[in-house]
Amino acid sequence: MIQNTLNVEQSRQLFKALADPIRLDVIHALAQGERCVCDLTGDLNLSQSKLSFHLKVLREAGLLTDRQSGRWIYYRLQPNALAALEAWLAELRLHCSQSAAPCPS
Amino acid sequence: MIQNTLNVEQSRQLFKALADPIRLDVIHALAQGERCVCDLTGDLNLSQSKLSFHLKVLREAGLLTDRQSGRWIYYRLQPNALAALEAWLAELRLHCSQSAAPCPS
DNA sequence: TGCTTGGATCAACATAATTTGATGGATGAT
DNA sequence: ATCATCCATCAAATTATGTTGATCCAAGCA
Repeated sequence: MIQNTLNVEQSRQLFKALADPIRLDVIHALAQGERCVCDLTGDLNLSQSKLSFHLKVLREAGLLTDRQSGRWIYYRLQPNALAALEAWLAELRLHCSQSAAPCPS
Repeated sequence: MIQNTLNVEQSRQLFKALADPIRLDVIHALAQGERCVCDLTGDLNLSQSKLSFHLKVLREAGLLTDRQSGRWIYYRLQPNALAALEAWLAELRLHCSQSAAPCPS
């Protein structure tokens, strides 16, 4: 997530990534700051492969970044991705309250 | 969407509703203002039942409201829902940059 | 080198979401 | 009262996602 404006496919991937209860748990955990995978499995009580699957979805959407240090891998939220989604949503509000013309037009 | 703060399930439903390309097309169309269903089918080139299904998902998530006038039903975006999601995302950014303690803790 | 541990990945299975075509209810015109 | 139009809903078929347990790889320790 270099730039700050999303194309349709990017925003769809972000929304899809956020549309799962386990992934929202992960997001909430990471909202407190960076965490190691081994800690997340414990905190969220998830099997290793299950957590790994969901981390991958979030990472590939651009919501998380990871860094390796020794044997451990640390994940953190990518604030840019969140800000980009916020901006995307904000744009929708600008003109949406316009009423439609009566229909047999 | 009366209040402006979302619980986990509400935000998940909103994200799920936004995680589909057809529904994003609908959202984009409605970002210009209110529209009748009969116009949307034409604009988006969708079958009637398909559009109806997706409108229902968006409506039940709280993203759209509808009003009836004669035989026609008009849909519009619900700016409150968008604003609530923006707020939800903004909160996540506050503390997420905290680094983790090295792991063999 | 051999062993252990953290984590990714794979294939098989289970579950959930979407598409399609048909049907039905409500509104208004003839 | 009959008919046509707008739209919602339903059941069946298809497609997409998530889960599970096994396996693999890389990093460090003995």
